[in-house]
Parts: sequence; structure tokens; C-alpha cells
Amino acid sequence: MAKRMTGYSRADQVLRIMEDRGYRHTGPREALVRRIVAKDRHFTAEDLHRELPRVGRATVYRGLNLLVETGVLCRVLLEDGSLHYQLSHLGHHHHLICTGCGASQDLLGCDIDEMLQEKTGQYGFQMEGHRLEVYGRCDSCVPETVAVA
Amino acid sequence: MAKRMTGYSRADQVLRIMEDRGYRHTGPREALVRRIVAKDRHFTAEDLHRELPRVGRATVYRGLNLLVETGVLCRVLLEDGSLHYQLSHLGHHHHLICTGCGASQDLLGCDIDEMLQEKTGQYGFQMEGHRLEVYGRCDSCVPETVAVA
DNA sequence: ACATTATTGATACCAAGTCGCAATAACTCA
DNA sequence: TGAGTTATTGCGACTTGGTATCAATAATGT
Repeated sequence: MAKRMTGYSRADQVLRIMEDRGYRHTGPREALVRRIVAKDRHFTAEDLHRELPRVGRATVYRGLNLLVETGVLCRVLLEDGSLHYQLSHLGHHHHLICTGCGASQDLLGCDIDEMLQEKTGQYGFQMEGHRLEVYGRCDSCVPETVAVA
Repeated sequence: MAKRMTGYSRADQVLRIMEDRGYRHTGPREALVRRIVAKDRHFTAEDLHRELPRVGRATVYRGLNLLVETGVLCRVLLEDGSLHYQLSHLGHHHHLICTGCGASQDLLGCDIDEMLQEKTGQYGFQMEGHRLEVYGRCDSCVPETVAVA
């Protein structure tokens, strides 16, 4: 069915980016990338390794680190402390993570930077960066039981 | 030296809180608490275990979890992903973590809640909570080298 | 086609943290 | 105070998530 009019899929784009950075285009890397771009939610390194058993564990971890460095993926920290990955928007942003279905999306245009600069300045602190994760329910995951009076 | 006019130290208070919750007052727990309240910066479970070799490793971990549940400690996530602990203010707050000396302090009165509620609402998202860590330099840790024009 | 260099994957290893369990220490109450 | 009950301890084995080593292999430039 009509899949995509442009000749290049997202996976191709990503592979292209990596080649431009001087990384080689290899079978295992292509497998990783294709699998990743097909995902609609965050995942762990072990998830990926389970899905691609023919790609060595170390290679999966190495590939993920590479993709994070390249800016293709970003790391997402869940409430329980476990580390997941997801396709990234470029630039600084935060994540909305659904505690129901595990879906996540980027939260764009959330500028807490200035506010933090000011606040932390009051403590004599020179801010360099921050990390913000937001947890809740996405629209298709409203809690089943509503609080009783 | 004039140390403290009240008869009860912070450590005693903490032990008191734990007893009130039904936990027993034991030697190992007291050792943990005394060591912790004497600290002026965040620390890891392994730090604590190294400092108190006579307290079993599992006991250190169990104790820390207990103190977090009780609200005495809170977990702090460093930039490199490692998990540290520090004495906690009550209620929701964030942390200012110095990347120079490793000191950290609580950042109070930083209300990003409303802003996040609004922003996330636009995504059809019902926010339940968030985590924010702020990294930078404390006033006594200004970077040695200043950016050159 | 070849030489060069990056990459792979198996394995061993490491760090952080939990689990099971027998021994022990804290509380309770008669 | 002492016996009984129950929580806690500490050991060691185990799990999970991730990295280092290194010989074998695959990708690239010419």
C-alpha cells in the first residue's frame, strides 16, 4: 500500500547520518536501525537484543550509544529507574511518559530554562543543565478506577 | 563546645520517626543514621558500606530504602546516571547538584507544576508526577578556566 | 583484488542491587 | 525478669545492566 512517497525511509536517513559521521554501514547496524524506527514506544537495550538475537549483546549496546551520540535516540528514565530509549527530536526537550501503556512522546516548547536560571541564581548557583521527565496518563490511558469520594 | 541546646540530635529524631512507624531500633540502623546525618553531601550505598564495613551490604541497602520510604532521605540522580542519596526536605522539591565539588542542595519553591499541567494538557496528557534534576556549579566552584573570546 | 581499519560477537568481567535463609537481636507481656 | 514471638541481620548466591578484551570478520579506499 502507499507507504511513503519519498525514496528514503527514516531508517535510510539515519543510516545516512551515521555514514556521514564516518561510521560504517554494516548489517547489524542496519538491523538495529530498522527495528528501532519501527517502534512506537520506548524500549530497553535488552528488549532490542531479544528481538534481534543474531546481533550480539555488546553490539546492541554499542549501537545504542552510537545512536544517542548521533542524536538519533535519546535516553528516557522511567519512574522505576530503568533506562529506556526512544527516537529523539533534535535539540533540548523533555519526555511525557505514560505510566499506563508505556507510550512516550516528546514535550516540545517547554521552556523552564529561564525560570531555572533565575531560581538557581538565587542560590549562587550557575546552572549548566537539567533533566526533566514527566509521568502521567496519555489520552488513551485514563485510569480505570476514578477516585471515590 | 556548644553543640546543640535541644536534647535530641537529628539522628535521634530520625530514629524516633522510624520507631513511630513500627520499625525496630537496632544497632546497624543507628549506625547508618548517625553516619548519614553527619554528611554534607550526597553519597552512594557503596560509600556508606565502605564507611561501615561491619554493617552488611544488604542491610545498608535495606536501610536506605527504608529511609527513603520514610521521607528522611531522597534519591538523587547524577548526570552520569549513578544513584546517590541525601537528606531530604519534606514535600516535593528538586535538587541543585554541583558538578564541581559534588555538593548538592535542595531547590525549594520552584513551581513548575502548574506550567507542566498546562503544557501536558495540550497533549491530552494527565500529569501524575515529574522528576527534575539541575546540574551546575555552586558558588564556591566557579569553573577554573573562563571561556576565551 | 588487496591492504587497512572498523566492527563484530563470544566470553569474561564488573557494578549495583536483591533474595533466601539460618542465626540473632528486639520487643511484649505474663 | 525471662520465654516466646517476630523483625532484623549478614552471608553468599544470584540477577540485571552494562563494559573490556580480543581474535575473527566485514567494509572501505585505491
